Amino acid sequence: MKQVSEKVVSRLIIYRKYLKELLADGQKSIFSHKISAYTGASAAQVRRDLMNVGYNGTPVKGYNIKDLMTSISEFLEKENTIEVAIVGFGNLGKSIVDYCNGRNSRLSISAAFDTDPNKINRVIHGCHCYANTEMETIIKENKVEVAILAVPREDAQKVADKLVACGIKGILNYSPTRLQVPANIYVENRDMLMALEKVAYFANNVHGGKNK
Amino acid sequence: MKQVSEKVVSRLIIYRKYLKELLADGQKSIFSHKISAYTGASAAQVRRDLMNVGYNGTPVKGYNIKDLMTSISEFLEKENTIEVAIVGFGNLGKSIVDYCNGRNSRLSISAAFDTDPNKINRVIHGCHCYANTEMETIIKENKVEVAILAVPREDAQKVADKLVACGIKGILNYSPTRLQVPANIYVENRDMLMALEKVAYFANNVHGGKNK
DNA sequence: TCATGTGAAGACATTCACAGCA
DNA sequence: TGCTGTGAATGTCTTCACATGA
Repeated sequence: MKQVSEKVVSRLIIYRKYLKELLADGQKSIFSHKISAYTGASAAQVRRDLMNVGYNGTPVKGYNIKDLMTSISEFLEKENTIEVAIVGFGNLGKSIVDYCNGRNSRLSISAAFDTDPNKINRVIHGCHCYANTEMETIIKENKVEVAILAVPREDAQKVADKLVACGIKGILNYSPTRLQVPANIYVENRDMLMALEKVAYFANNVHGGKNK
Repeated sequence: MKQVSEKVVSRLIIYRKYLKELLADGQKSIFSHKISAYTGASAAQVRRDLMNVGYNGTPVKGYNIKDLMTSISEFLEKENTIEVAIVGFGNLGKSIVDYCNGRNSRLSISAAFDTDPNKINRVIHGCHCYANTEMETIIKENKVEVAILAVPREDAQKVADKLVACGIKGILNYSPTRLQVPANIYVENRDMLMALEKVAYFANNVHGGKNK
């Protein structure tokens, strides 16, 4: 499959979400400049990005929403469901599962891990919570490929090492630590304080309404 | 002040965090290639980014950690404390406040807003929760410049409109909606499902250990 | 006519490579 | 000696602009 940059993938995800809303709204087709207005990417950018997924629109009707959505989804997630686990089932962990589960039919957060005995073996938001000690068994049995890290800073690196050892290939890291992992593991960092610092900077140094 | 891109700002924030750890660790000085190894940016990139903040190192010692940290902070946050408010004080909102408050002396999340009577007028994690109806008063009185949005999708746009009307200049948006705001308002979107979708893609389409 | 798909140009970001310095 | 600071080169991303097609 064609090699695509992070930026393109991020935008495709945004487009898909918009298309989903349009579809729910009963619309049939859409033009690139409409997608542009909503997502902040330029119309030319939208068309270029869509070249990657190999779906063609027509000048008169633009893009068929349903077909385009299907094409983007096939491009992004292939055929099978991707299994996700979350480590750290506190306030943050729970809100992540609560929001994400059920919203993408090809992604399923089916296991949580925590050390708190009050959470272990309970099912919260459709997600079974296991003890951290069961991590290796559960991850391998369920072929979990992606993990979300929502543990305190001091535990993050240790847990990440363990996840990598279990064969995980991608980590969405909400812990405030930069993880040191092998180069073939994909890490997306979502430190909340850093995000806030960035917004604070641009709130005070206006930047001219850009997309990102 | 010099105009700087989002990427540079994001990296400066990462460097600063690393410097903070080094300082806590008792270190005095650091070389660009060390910062590089930790943060994932190349050494040349680190040096280029630091040109923006106007701090100079020396060939033999590298950068003085404390002075460099100060310079970066002055560059990022100017002199005064920036006031932040959070709207939506559920699981997610609480965990954001819990993690962020007290970790950057120039950023303070001092007000929360919610509609739940059980939360209103309580102080949680050092943050006073007000009714949504008090938003305008509180924001103007406290000169709040930045808001964090952690409300359900259906309320997000309405709340954002209100925040903009109150004079907010930047929004950190955890709600799963793309906000439509005037061009001079800076928005950073942190949709959690989209983040997960991105990780899932690159977990299956290896990308060669890149920074971002 | 009006939007798509896309070569080519342009803008932006990163890396190279080396002079200069302590 | 070995690092910084930085022009110049390279590489990547975005926009332009237009031929094409319904």
